[in-house]
Amino acid sequence: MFKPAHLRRQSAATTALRICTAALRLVFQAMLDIRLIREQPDFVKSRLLTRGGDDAAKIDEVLKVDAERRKAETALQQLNGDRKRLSKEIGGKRAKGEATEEIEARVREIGDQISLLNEQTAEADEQQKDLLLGIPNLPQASAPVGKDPSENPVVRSWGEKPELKEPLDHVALGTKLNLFDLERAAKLSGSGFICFTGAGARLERALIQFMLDLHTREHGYLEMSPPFLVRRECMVGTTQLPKFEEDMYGLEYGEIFLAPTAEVPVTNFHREEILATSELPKKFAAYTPCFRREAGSAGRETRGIIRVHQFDKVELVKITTPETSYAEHESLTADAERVLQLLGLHYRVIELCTGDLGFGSAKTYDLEVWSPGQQAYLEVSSCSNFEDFQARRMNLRFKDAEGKNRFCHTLNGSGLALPRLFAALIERYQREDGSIAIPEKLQPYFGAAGIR
RNA sequence: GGUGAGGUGGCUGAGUGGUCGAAAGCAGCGCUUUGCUAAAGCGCCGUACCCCAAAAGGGUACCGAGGGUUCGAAUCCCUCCCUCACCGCCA
Repeated sequence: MFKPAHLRRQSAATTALRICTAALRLVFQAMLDIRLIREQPDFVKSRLLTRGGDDAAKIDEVLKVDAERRKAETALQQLNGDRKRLSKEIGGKRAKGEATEEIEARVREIGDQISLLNEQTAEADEQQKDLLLGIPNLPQASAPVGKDPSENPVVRSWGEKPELKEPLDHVALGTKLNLFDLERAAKLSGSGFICFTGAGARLERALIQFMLDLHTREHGYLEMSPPFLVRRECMVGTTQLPKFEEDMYGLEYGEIFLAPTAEVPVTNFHREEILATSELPKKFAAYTPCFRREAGSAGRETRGIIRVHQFDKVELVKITTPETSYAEHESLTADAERVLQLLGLHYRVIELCTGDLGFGSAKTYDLEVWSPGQQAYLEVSSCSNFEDFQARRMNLRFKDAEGKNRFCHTLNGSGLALPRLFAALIERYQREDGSIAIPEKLQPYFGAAGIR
Protein backbone atom coordinates (compact mmCIF):
# COMPACT_ATOMS: atom_id res chain seq x y z
CA MET A 1 0.00 0.00 0.00
CA PHE A 2 1.34 3.42 -0.93
CA LYS A 3 1.75 5.50 2.16
CA PRO A 4 3.36 8.97 1.95
CA ALA A 5 5.72 9.87 4.73
CA HIS A 6 3.51 12.55 6.18
CA LEU A 7 0.65 10.09 6.64
CA ARG A 8 2.61 7.87 8.87
CA ARG A 9 1.78 7.94 12.50
CA GLN A 10 3.99 10.02 14.69
CA SER A 11 4.29 10.07 18.42
CA ALA A 12 2.05 12.49 20.25
CA ALA A 13 5.09 14.18 21.68
CA THR A 14 6.58 14.75 18.25
CA THR A 15 3.37 16.21 16.92
CA ALA A 16 2.95 18.45 19.92
CA LEU A 17 6.48 19.70 19.52
CA ARG A 18 5.87 20.47 15.86
CA ILE A 19 2.78 22.44 16.59
CA CYS A 20 4.65 24.28 19.26
CA THR A 21 7.58 25.26 17.05
CA ALA A 22 5.21 26.26 14.29
CA ALA A 23 3.43 28.56 16.70
CA LEU A 24 6.70 30.08 17.82
CA ARG A 25 7.75 30.76 14.29
CA LEU A 26 4.67 32.88 13.89
CA VAL A 27 5.98 35.21 16.49
CA PHE A 28 8.23 36.75 13.93
CA GLN A 29 5.54 37.60 11.45
CA ALA A 30 2.90 40.21 11.94
CA MET A 31 -0.27 40.72 10.02
CA LEU A 32 -1.03 44.33 10.53
CA ASP A 33 2.18 46.30 10.79
CA ILE A 34 2.84 46.85 14.49
CA ARG A 35 4.47 50.16 13.66
CA LEU A 36 1.32 51.37 11.97
CA ILE A 37 -0.65 50.39 15.04
CA ARG A 38 1.86 52.15 17.26
CA GLU A 39 2.03 55.34 15.25
CA GLN A 40 -1.58 55.68 14.15
CA PRO A 41 -3.73 53.73 16.56
CA ASP A 42 -6.77 55.92 16.03
CA PHE A 43 -6.64 55.48 12.28
CA VAL A 44 -6.35 51.71 12.63
CA LYS A 45 -9.20 51.59 15.11
CA SER A 46 -11.51 53.68 12.97
CA ARG A 47 -10.86 51.48 9.95
CA LEU A 48 -11.47 48.31 11.94
CA LEU A 49 -14.62 49.78 13.36
CA THR A 50 -16.15 49.84 9.87
CA ARG A 51 -16.04 46.03 9.83
CA GLY A 52 -18.25 45.84 12.88
CA GLY A 53 -17.26 43.51 15.69
CA ASP A 54 -14.91 44.33 18.49
CA ASP A 55 -11.56 44.20 16.74
CA ALA A 56 -10.89 47.86 17.47
CA ALA A 57 -10.81 47.04 21.17
CA LYS A 58 -7.95 44.63 20.56
CA ILE A 59 -5.75 47.51 19.46
CA ASP A 60 -5.42 48.96 22.96
CA GLU A 61 -4.55 45.52 24.21
CA VAL A 62 -1.90 45.12 21.53
CA LEU A 63 -0.40 48.49 22.42
CA LYS A 64 -0.21 47.57 26.06
CA VAL A 65 1.50 44.28 25.38
CA ASP A 66 3.78 45.94 22.87
CA ALA A 67 4.99 48.48 25.44
CA GLU A 68 5.69 45.74 27.98
CA ARG A 69 7.40 43.63 25.39
CA ARG A 70 9.74 46.40 24.34
CA LYS A 71 10.62 47.27 27.90
CA ALA A 72 11.58 43.68 28.63
CA GLU A 73 13.44 43.42 25.37
CA THR A 74 15.52 46.51 26.04
CA ALA A 75 16.51 45.21 29.45
CA LEU A 76 17.32 41.83 27.96
CA GLN A 77 19.54 43.36 25.31
CA GLN A 78 21.40 45.32 27.94
CA LEU A 79 22.15 42.14 29.88
CA ASN A 80 23.12 40.25 26.77
CA GLY A 81 25.57 42.99 25.99
CA ASP A 82 27.08 42.77 29.48
CA ARG A 83 27.49 39.04 29.23
CA LYS A 84 29.04 39.26 25.83
CA ARG A 85 31.59 41.81 26.93
CA LEU A 86 32.56 39.97 30.12
CA SER A 87 32.81 36.63 28.37
CA LYS A 88 35.27 38.08 25.95
CA GLU A 89 37.19 39.45 28.85
CA ILE A 90 37.47 35.96 30.28
CA GLY A 91 38.88 34.76 27.00
CA GLY A 92 41.50 37.50 27.07
CA LYS A 93 42.49 36.86 30.66
CA ARG A 94 42.75 33.13 30.17
CA ALA A 95 45.05 33.70 27.25
CA LYS A 96 47.30 35.68 29.55
CA GLY A 97 46.99 33.13 32.33
CA GLU A 98 45.14 35.46 34.70
CA ALA A 99 42.48 34.37 37.18
CA THR A 100 38.88 34.57 35.99
CA GLU A 101 36.80 33.02 38.78
CA GLU A 102 35.40 36.32 39.93
CA ILE A 103 34.18 37.39 36.49
CA GLU A 104 32.80 33.95 35.81
CA ALA A 105 30.64 34.20 38.90
CA ARG A 106 29.32 37.55 37.79
CA VAL A 107 28.50 36.29 34.33
CA ARG A 108 26.73 33.29 35.77
CA GLU A 109 24.56 35.66 37.75
CA ILE A 110 23.79 37.69 34.67
CA GLY A 111 22.96 34.45 32.87
CA ASP A 112 20.28 33.67 35.44
CA GLN A 113 18.71 37.08 34.96
CA ILE A 114 18.83 36.60 31.25
CA SER A 115 16.92 33.33 31.30
CA LEU A 116 14.28 34.94 33.44
CA LEU A 117 13.89 37.95 31.17
CA ASN A 118 14.04 35.68 28.17
CA GLU A 119 10.95 33.90 29.33
CA GLN A 120 9.14 37.14 29.90
CA THR A 121 10.07 38.47 26.49
CA ALA A 122 9.09 35.28 24.73
CA GLU A 123 5.78 35.26 26.51
CA ALA A 124 5.03 38.86 25.60
CA ASP A 125 6.09 38.13 22.03
CA GLU A 126 3.69 35.27 21.78
CA GLN A 127 0.90 37.20 23.36
CA GLN A 128 1.37 40.01 20.89
CA LYS A 129 1.50 37.54 18.02
CA ASP A 130 -1.71 35.85 19.03
CA LEU A 131 -3.45 39.18 19.27
CA LEU A 132 -2.16 40.34 15.92
CA LEU A 133 -3.04 37.08 14.17
CA GLY A 134 -6.62 37.57 15.22
CA ILE A 135 -6.99 41.09 13.87
CA PRO A 136 -8.38 41.35 10.33
CA ASN A 137 -7.00 43.52 7.56
CA LEU A 138 -7.98 47.18 7.28
CA PRO A 139 -10.61 47.78 4.61
CA GLN A 140 -9.34 49.95 1.82
CA ALA A 141 -10.32 53.60 2.11
CA SER A 142 -12.72 53.37 -0.84
CA ALA A 143 -14.53 50.26 0.40
CA PRO A 144 -18.22 51.02 0.97
CA VAL A 145 -19.10 51.17 4.63
CA GLY A 146 -21.90 48.85 5.67
CA LYS A 147 -22.72 46.19 8.19
CA ASP A 148 -23.92 43.15 6.24
CA PRO A 149 -24.45 41.71 2.75
CA SER A 150 -27.65 43.73 2.28
CA GLU A 151 -25.47 46.82 2.01
CA ASN A 152 -23.19 45.53 -0.74
CA PRO A 153 -23.57 47.91 -3.68
CA VAL A 154 -24.03 46.56 -7.21
CA VAL A 155 -21.15 47.94 -9.23
CA ARG A 156 -22.30 46.87 -12.69
CA SER A 157 -24.15 44.13 -14.44
CA TRP A 158 -23.81 42.42 -17.81
CA GLY A 159 -26.42 40.85 -20.06
CA GLU A 160 -30.07 40.26 -19.32
CA LYS A 161 -32.13 37.78 -17.41
CA PRO A 162 -33.23 35.26 -20.05
CA GLU A 163 -36.95 34.70 -20.55
CA LEU A 164 -37.57 31.00 -20.14
CA LYS A 165 -40.90 29.25 -19.86
CA GLU A 166 -41.08 27.49 -16.50
CA PRO A 167 -37.39 26.80 -16.20
CA LEU A 168 -36.31 23.77 -14.16
CA ASP A 169 -33.60 24.19 -11.58
CA HIS A 170 -30.28 22.41 -11.91
CA VAL A 171 -31.23 19.59 -9.55
CA ALA A 172 -34.27 18.66 -11.63
CA LEU A 173 -32.34 19.04 -14.85
CA GLY A 174 -29.31 17.14 -13.66
CA THR A 175 -31.42 14.30 -12.32
CA LYS A 176 -33.49 14.05 -15.46
CA LEU A 177 -30.47 14.01 -17.75
CA ASN A 178 -28.23 11.99 -15.44
CA LEU A 179 -25.59 14.71 -15.15
CA PHE A 180 -24.81 13.98 -11.52
CA ASP A 181 -25.96 11.72 -8.73
CA LEU A 182 -26.25 13.25 -5.28
CA GLU A 183 -27.76 10.26 -3.53
CA ARG A 184 -25.08 7.83 -4.57
CA ALA A 185 -22.41 10.46 -3.84
CA ALA A 186 -23.75 10.50 -0.27
CA LYS A 187 -23.27 6.76 -0.19
CA LEU A 188 -19.63 7.33 -0.98
CA SER A 189 -18.81 10.36 1.13
CA GLY A 190 -21.84 11.61 3.02
CA SER A 191 -24.06 14.57 2.31
CA GLY A 192 -22.57 17.57 0.59
CA PHE A 193 -20.71 15.72 -2.12
CA ILE A 194 -21.33 15.50 -5.85
CA CYS A 195 -20.63 12.71 -8.25
CA PHE A 196 -20.83 13.95 -11.82
CA THR A 197 -21.78 11.31 -14.35
CA GLY A 198 -21.68 10.98 -18.11
CA ALA A 199 -22.32 14.24 -19.93
CA GLY A 200 -22.21 16.05 -16.58
CA ALA A 201 -18.66 14.88 -15.91
CA ARG A 202 -17.75 15.81 -19.45
CA LEU A 203 -19.26 19.27 -19.09
CA GLU A 204 -17.33 19.82 -15.86
CA ARG A 205 -14.11 18.88 -17.60
CA ALA A 206 -14.90 21.03 -20.65
CA LEU A 207 -15.50 24.09 -18.48
CA ILE A 208 -12.19 23.64 -16.66
CA GLN A 209 -10.30 23.31 -19.90
CA PHE A 210 -12.11 26.26 -21.44
CA MET A 211 -11.32 28.54 -18.52
CA LEU A 212 -7.68 27.51 -18.22
CA ASP A 213 -7.12 28.07 -21.93
CA LEU A 214 -8.77 31.47 -21.77
CA HIS A 215 -6.68 32.69 -18.85
CA THR A 216 -3.37 31.27 -20.01
CA ARG A 217 -3.64 32.02 -23.72
CA GLU A 218 -5.53 35.29 -23.73
CA HIS A 219 -5.04 36.82 -20.29
CA GLY A 220 -1.36 35.96 -19.78
CA TYR A 221 -1.53 33.77 -16.67
CA LEU A 222 0.95 30.98 -16.01
CA GLU A 223 -0.77 27.66 -15.50
CA MET A 224 -0.03 25.85 -12.27
CA SER A 225 -1.02 22.42 -11.08
CA PRO A 226 -0.11 22.53 -7.39
CA PRO A 227 -0.36 19.99 -4.58
CA PHE A 228 -3.76 19.81 -2.93
CA LEU A 229 -2.28 19.07 0.48
CA VAL A 230 -0.48 21.91 2.19
CA ARG A 231 1.45 22.54 5.36
CA ARG A 232 0.16 24.53 8.24
CA GLU A 233 2.48 27.47 7.49
CA CYS A 234 0.84 27.91 4.11
CA MET A 235 -2.61 27.98 5.63
CA VAL A 236 -1.43 30.65 8.03
CA GLY A 237 0.18 32.56 5.18
CA THR A 238 -3.04 32.99 3.29
CA THR A 239 -5.04 33.54 6.53
CA GLN A 240 -7.17 30.38 6.64
CA LEU A 241 -5.41 29.66 9.93
CA PRO A 242 -5.38 30.05 12.83
CA LYS A 243 -8.80 31.62 12.83
CA PHE A 244 -10.80 29.28 10.62
CA GLU A 245 -9.41 25.88 11.48
CA GLU A 246 -12.85 24.37 12.03
CA ASP A 247 -13.74 25.06 8.38
CA MET A 248 -10.73 23.14 7.08
CA TYR A 249 -10.00 19.48 6.61
CA GLY A 250 -6.85 18.52 8.51
CA LEU A 251 -5.34 15.08 8.22
CA GLU A 252 -5.23 12.97 11.31
CA TYR A 253 -1.60 12.06 10.82
CA GLY A 254 0.83 14.89 10.39
CA GLU A 255 0.29 18.60 10.24
CA ILE A 256 -1.10 18.83 6.76
CA PHE A 257 -4.35 20.18 5.37
CA LEU A 258 -6.55 19.72 2.33
CA ALA A 259 -6.42 23.06 0.55
CA PRO A 260 -9.78 24.86 0.61
CA THR A 261 -8.74 26.77 -2.53
CA ALA A 262 -5.78 26.87 -4.93
CA GLU A 263 -5.08 30.30 -3.46
CA VAL A 264 -3.22 28.54 -0.66
CA PRO A 265 -0.59 26.55 -2.59
CA VAL A 266 -0.29 29.08 -5.41
CA THR A 267 0.09 32.26 -3.34
CA ASN A 268 2.51 30.48 -1.02
CA PHE A 269 4.60 29.33 -3.99
CA HIS A 270 6.98 32.25 -3.47
CA ARG A 271 6.70 32.46 0.31
CA GLU A 272 9.83 33.66 2.08
CA GLU A 273 11.33 34.89 -1.17
CA ILE A 274 12.57 38.26 -2.33
CA LEU A 275 11.44 38.81 -5.91
CA ALA A 276 12.89 41.24 -8.43
CA THR A 277 10.61 44.13 -9.39
CA SER A 278 11.12 43.15 -13.02
CA GLU A 279 9.37 39.81 -12.50
CA LEU A 280 6.23 41.46 -11.10
CA PRO A 281 3.36 41.16 -11.52
CA LYS A 282 3.28 37.37 -11.34
CA LYS A 283 0.03 35.93 -12.66
CA PHE A 284 -1.01 32.35 -12.01
CA ALA A 285 -4.03 30.32 -13.04
CA ALA A 286 -4.62 26.96 -11.40
CA TYR A 287 -7.31 24.33 -11.49
CA THR A 288 -7.73 22.33 -8.28
CA PRO A 289 -10.46 20.66 -6.30
CA CYS A 290 -11.27 22.59 -3.13
CA PHE A 291 -12.10 21.02 0.21
CA ARG A 292 -14.22 22.75 2.84
CA ARG A 293 -15.92 21.48 5.94
CA GLU A 294 -18.03 24.62 6.22
CA ALA A 295 -18.96 23.36 9.64
CA GLY A 296 -22.33 24.56 10.79
CA SER A 297 -23.38 26.09 7.50
CA ALA A 298 -25.97 23.51 6.50
CA GLY A 299 -29.49 24.66 5.81
CA ARG A 300 -30.84 27.15 3.29
CA GLU A 301 -28.76 27.85 0.23
CA THR A 302 -27.27 24.38 0.29
CA ARG A 303 -29.66 22.71 -2.10
CA GLY A 304 -28.20 20.56 -4.84
CA ILE A 305 -24.66 21.36 -5.84
CA ILE A 306 -24.58 24.96 -4.63
CA ARG A 307 -22.60 24.33 -1.47
CA VAL A 308 -20.55 21.18 -1.18
CA HIS A 309 -17.51 19.90 0.70
CA GLN A 310 -15.50 19.27 -2.42
CA PHE A 311 -15.74 21.31 -5.59
CA ASP A 312 -13.62 22.19 -8.59
CA LYS A 313 -12.37 25.69 -9.19
CA VAL A 314 -10.05 27.56 -11.50
CA GLU A 315 -8.28 30.17 -9.43
CA LEU A 316 -6.44 33.32 -10.48
CA VAL A 317 -3.61 34.64 -8.29
CA LYS A 318 -1.43 37.72 -8.68
CA ILE A 319 1.64 38.93 -6.86
CA THR A 320 2.26 42.63 -7.48
CA THR A 321 3.97 45.73 -6.18
CA PRO A 322 1.90 48.03 -3.92
CA GLU A 323 1.86 50.63 -6.68
CA THR A 324 -0.01 48.47 -9.17
CA SER A 325 -2.17 46.21 -7.03
CA TYR A 326 -5.41 48.13 -7.44
CA ALA A 327 -5.10 48.33 -11.21
CA GLU A 328 -4.28 44.61 -11.22
CA HIS A 329 -7.32 43.99 -9.05
CA GLU A 330 -9.57 45.57 -11.66
CA SER A 331 -8.04 43.58 -14.49
CA LEU A 332 -8.19 40.33 -12.53
CA THR A 333 -11.88 40.92 -11.95
CA ALA A 334 -12.34 41.66 -15.65
CA ASP A 335 -10.53 38.42 -16.53
CA ALA A 336 -12.95 36.45 -14.38
CA GLU A 337 -15.95 38.28 -15.83
CA ARG A 338 -14.82 37.38 -19.31
CA VAL A 339 -15.66 33.73 -18.64
CA LEU A 340 -19.29 34.60 -18.02
CA GLN A 341 -19.40 36.94 -20.98
CA LEU A 342 -18.06 34.33 -23.38
CA LEU A 343 -20.57 31.83 -22.05
CA GLY A 344 -23.35 34.37 -22.49
CA LEU A 345 -24.44 34.27 -18.85
CA HIS A 346 -26.05 37.28 -17.21
CA TYR A 347 -24.24 38.38 -14.07
CA ARG A 348 -23.67 41.30 -11.79
CA VAL A 349 -20.65 42.56 -9.91
CA ILE A 350 -21.08 43.64 -6.33
CA GLU A 351 -18.52 45.16 -4.03
CA LEU A 352 -18.39 43.85 -0.50
CA CYS A 353 -19.12 46.47 2.11
CA THR A 354 -16.80 46.75 5.10
CA GLY A 355 -19.01 44.58 7.30
CA ASP A 356 -19.03 41.70 4.80
CA LEU A 357 -15.37 41.82 3.80
CA GLY A 358 -13.28 38.68 4.32
CA PHE A 359 -10.75 38.52 7.13
CA GLY A 360 -7.65 39.28 5.08
CA SER A 361 -9.13 41.36 2.31
CA ALA A 362 -8.88 45.12 1.87
CA LYS A 363 -11.25 45.21 -1.08
CA THR A 364 -13.39 42.56 -2.73
CA TYR A 365 -15.66 42.26 -5.76
CA ASP A 366 -18.01 39.31 -6.00
CA LEU A 367 -19.31 38.06 -9.34
CA GLU A 368 -22.84 36.71 -9.14
CA VAL A 369 -24.29 34.76 -12.02
CA TRP A 370 -28.02 34.62 -12.63
CA SER A 371 -29.70 31.31 -11.90
CA PRO A 372 -32.95 31.12 -13.87
CA GLY A 373 -34.00 27.98 -12.03
CA GLN A 374 -33.72 29.56 -8.62
CA GLN A 375 -34.48 33.10 -9.71
CA ALA A 376 -31.46 34.24 -7.75
CA TYR A 377 -27.89 35.40 -8.18
CA LEU A 378 -25.20 32.87 -7.24
CA GLU A 379 -21.70 33.85 -6.18
CA VAL A 380 -19.22 32.30 -8.61
CA SER A 381 -16.16 34.41 -7.89
CA SER A 382 -14.70 36.57 -5.19
CA CYS A 383 -11.87 38.83 -6.33
CA SER A 384 -9.84 40.31 -3.51
CA ASN A 385 -6.86 42.53 -2.94
CA PHE A 386 -5.10 41.57 0.28
CA GLU A 387 -2.53 44.33 -0.05
CA ASP A 388 0.45 43.24 2.10
CA PHE A 389 -1.61 41.32 4.67
CA GLN A 390 -0.79 37.86 3.35
CA ALA A 391 2.70 38.85 2.18
CA ARG A 392 3.57 39.90 5.71
CA ARG A 393 2.46 36.56 7.08
CA MET A 394 4.45 34.64 4.51
CA ASN A 395 7.37 37.05 4.36
CA LEU A 396 6.99 37.56 0.63
CA ARG A 397 8.96 40.59 -0.52
CA PHE A 398 10.41 42.30 -3.55
CA LYS A 399 13.43 44.54 -4.01
CA ASP A 400 12.35 48.00 -5.11
CA ALA A 401 14.20 50.50 -7.32
CA GLU A 402 16.22 51.76 -4.34
CA GLY A 403 17.23 48.23 -3.42
CA LYS A 404 14.97 48.19 -0.38
CA ASN A 405 13.02 45.07 0.50
CA ARG A 406 9.30 45.71 0.66
CA PHE A 407 6.29 43.46 1.06
CA CYS A 408 4.46 42.46 -2.11
CA HIS A 409 0.74 42.77 -2.56
CA THR A 410 -1.24 39.59 -3.23
CA LEU A 411 -4.57 39.19 -5.00
CA ASN A 412 -6.79 36.36 -6.02
CA GLY A 413 -10.15 35.57 -7.48
CA SER A 414 -12.02 32.57 -8.77
CA GLY A 415 -12.03 32.27 -12.47
CA LEU A 416 -14.49 30.56 -11.81
CA ALA A 417 -15.97 28.15 -9.26
CA LEU A 418 -17.39 25.15 -11.08
CA PRO A 419 -20.57 23.78 -9.48
CA ARG A 420 -22.43 27.06 -9.46
CA LEU A 421 -21.26 27.92 -12.95
CA PHE A 422 -22.38 24.45 -14.02
CA ALA A 423 -25.78 24.98 -12.43
CA ALA A 424 -26.32 28.41 -13.95
CA LEU A 425 -25.19 27.18 -17.35
CA ILE A 426 -27.54 24.21 -17.62
CA GLU A 427 -30.42 26.24 -16.28
CA ARG A 428 -29.78 29.03 -18.76
CA TYR A 429 -29.39 26.80 -21.80
CA GLN A 430 -32.22 24.36 -21.16
CA ARG A 431 -34.62 24.07 -24.05
CA GLU A 432 -38.32 23.45 -24.01
CA ASP A 433 -37.84 19.91 -25.24
CA GLY A 434 -35.86 19.13 -22.08
CA SER A 435 -32.44 19.15 -23.70
CA ILE A 436 -29.55 21.52 -23.00
CA ALA A 437 -27.72 23.59 -25.61
CA ILE A 438 -24.00 24.25 -25.47
CA PRO A 439 -22.85 27.87 -25.91
CA GLU A 440 -20.70 28.40 -28.96
CA LYS A 441 -17.43 29.13 -27.16
CA LEU A 442 -17.70 25.91 -25.22
CA GLN A 443 -18.44 23.73 -28.22
CA PRO A 444 -14.78 23.14 -29.12
CA TYR A 445 -14.39 21.62 -25.67
CA PHE A 446 -17.65 19.73 -25.35
CA GLY A 447 -19.07 19.27 -28.80
CA ALA A 448 -21.93 21.11 -30.45
CA ALA A 449 -24.68 18.55 -30.12
CA GLY A 450 -25.91 19.55 -26.70
CA ILE A 451 -27.14 17.25 -23.95
CA ARG A 452 -30.30 15.28 -24.19
C1' G B 1 10.56 3.13 4.53
C1' G B 2 16.19 2.08 4.94
C1' U B 3 21.25 3.85 4.58
C1' G B 4 24.64 7.77 3.77
C1' A B 5 25.99 12.95 2.94
C1' G B 6 24.56 17.75 3.72
C1' G B 7 21.84 22.69 5.15
C1' U B 8 26.76 29.24 6.47
C1' G B 9 25.34 36.26 3.54
C1' G B 10 22.23 37.46 -3.69
C1' C B 11 25.52 33.08 -5.41
C1' U B 12 30.05 29.83 -4.69
C1' G B 13 32.53 28.57 -0.38
C1' A B 14 36.10 28.72 4.26
C1' G B 15 35.48 28.35 9.23
C1' U B 16 35.26 22.38 15.06
C1' G B 17 34.60 26.49 21.66
C1' G B 18 36.57 33.10 22.70
C1' U B 19 38.51 39.34 19.56
C1' C B 20 33.48 35.56 13.93
C1' G B 21 28.26 39.03 11.49
C1' A B 22 31.42 35.48 9.89
C1' A B 23 37.81 34.52 5.22
C1' A B 24 38.03 34.37 0.01
C1' G B 25 35.89 34.61 -4.78
C1' C B 26 31.75 36.00 -7.94
C1' A B 27 27.74 39.34 -8.76
C1' G B 28 26.16 44.53 -7.46
C1' C B 29 27.19 49.98 -6.31
C1' G B 30 30.76 54.20 -6.26
C1' C B 31 35.56 56.20 -7.54
C1' U B 32 40.53 56.23 -10.07
C1' U B 33 43.12 55.03 -14.52
C1' U B 34 41.40 55.02 -19.90
C1' G B 35 40.62 57.22 -27.25
C1' C B 36 36.71 52.91 -27.07
C1' U B 37 36.20 48.03 -25.34
C1' A B 38 38.62 45.14 -22.02
C1' A B 39 41.55 45.06 -17.80
C1' A B 40 43.58 46.84 -13.22
C1' G B 41 43.41 49.43 -8.48
C1' C B 42 40.65 51.53 -4.23
C1' G B 43 36.24 51.81 -1.36
C1' C B 44 31.16 50.29 -0.25
C1' C B 45 27.95 46.30 -0.16
C1' G B 46 22.95 41.23 4.85
C1' U B 47 18.35 41.14 7.64
C1' A B 48 15.21 42.01 11.81
C1' C B 49 14.40 44.34 16.18
C1' C B 50 15.46 47.78 20.36
C1' C B 51 17.24 52.67 22.46
C1' C B 52 17.11 57.89 20.78
C1' A B 53 11.69 63.32 19.46
C1' A B 54 14.34 62.71 14.77
C1' A B 55 18.94 62.54 12.11
C1' A B 56 23.62 61.04 13.63
C1' G B 57 24.81 57.33 16.64
C1' G B 58 24.59 53.13 19.86
C1' G B 59 22.92 48.17 21.03
C1' U B 60 20.88 43.05 20.61
C1' A B 61 19.67 38.94 17.76
C1' C B 62 20.25 35.98 13.38
C1' C B 63 25.31 30.62 10.21
C1' G B 64 17.80 25.40 8.48
C1' A B 65 14.30 25.45 13.25
C1' G B 66 13.75 24.52 18.46
C1' G B 67 16.05 23.07 22.94
C1' G B 68 20.56 21.79 25.92
C1' U B 69 25.88 21.98 27.72
C1' U B 70 29.29 26.24 28.82
C1' C B 71 31.62 32.12 31.85
C1' G B 72 31.22 32.07 26.33
C1' A B 73 28.36 28.14 20.65
C1' A B 74 28.22 28.84 13.38
C1' U B 75 31.54 25.39 16.00
C1' C B 76 29.78 20.28 21.16
C1' C B 77 24.92 17.35 22.50
C1' C B 78 19.47 16.26 21.61
C1' U B 79 14.90 16.69 18.72
C1' C B 80 12.60 18.23 14.38
C1' C B 81 12.30 20.21 9.29
C1' C B 82 14.35 20.26 4.54
C1' U B 83 17.79 18.94 0.36
C1' C B 84 20.78 15.43 -2.31
C1' A B 85 22.49 10.22 -3.46
C1' C B 86 21.77 4.97 -3.43
C1' C B 87 18.43 0.94 -2.08
C1' G B 88 13.37 -0.75 -1.17
C1' C B 89 8.11 -0.04 -2.24
C1' C B 90 4.44 1.94 -5.44
C1' A B 91 0.20 4.78 -9.39
